[in-house]
Amino acid sequence: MLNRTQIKEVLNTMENMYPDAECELTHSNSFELTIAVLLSAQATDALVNKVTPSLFAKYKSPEDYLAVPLEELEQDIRRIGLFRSKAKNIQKLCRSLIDDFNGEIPRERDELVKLAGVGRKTANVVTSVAFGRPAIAVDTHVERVSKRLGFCRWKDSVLEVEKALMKKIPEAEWSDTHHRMIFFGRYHCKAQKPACTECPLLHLCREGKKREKKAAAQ
DNA sequence: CTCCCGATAT
DNA sequence: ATATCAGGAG
Repeated sequence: MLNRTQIKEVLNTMENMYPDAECELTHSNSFELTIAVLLSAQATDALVNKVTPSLFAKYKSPEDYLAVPLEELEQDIRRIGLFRSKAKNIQKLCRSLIDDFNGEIPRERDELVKLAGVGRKTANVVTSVAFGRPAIAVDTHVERVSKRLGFCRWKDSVLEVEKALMKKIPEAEWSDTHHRMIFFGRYHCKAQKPACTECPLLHLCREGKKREKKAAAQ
């Protein structure tokens, strides 16, 4: 596990690598962001961003999503995958926005997770990106990077990973660090082919060292 | 735990 | 061919 000094170095290095890391899902308000994050489950941001321009042009309000048959919405998001459950969740989400939240995306995480298709991770993205409040959304990249570098234990659940990060990172840096970890995971510490040989954190990375030994043995 | 699921990279 | 992608619901 990383000690305090190593954690500071990791945060500094990631800041140097990705000083302007931010949400890459195209959106222009909290409603669009929530829909985009819901759609992004098990799909790449790049693919979601190909679909949302026409989607957001057609559907501008919760009422718009409820005005079409479910099958039509399914076809409009089909390319993203998991389209049947996502379409159903979007309509359920819009229904409860109108019925329970005055048509607005709620700001509290406890309220956000009541929305269909919105779990803790999506709620954290919305609170952080749309409402500018400190949060660490643990997605596949944040989980992988945290475990490879040693912010947490390998067997930790995503909730345990989030708690470990919140404990070890100053609250004022949660949102920036969270986005930098995503960029680091997405573009450098990739799932299939991580760039360990050119990684500035290799000397303190337990997974990187493991991979080095393995490569040397070949 | 399984299921949902198409697009893309390897 | 297989792994992975800003997960969540049942």
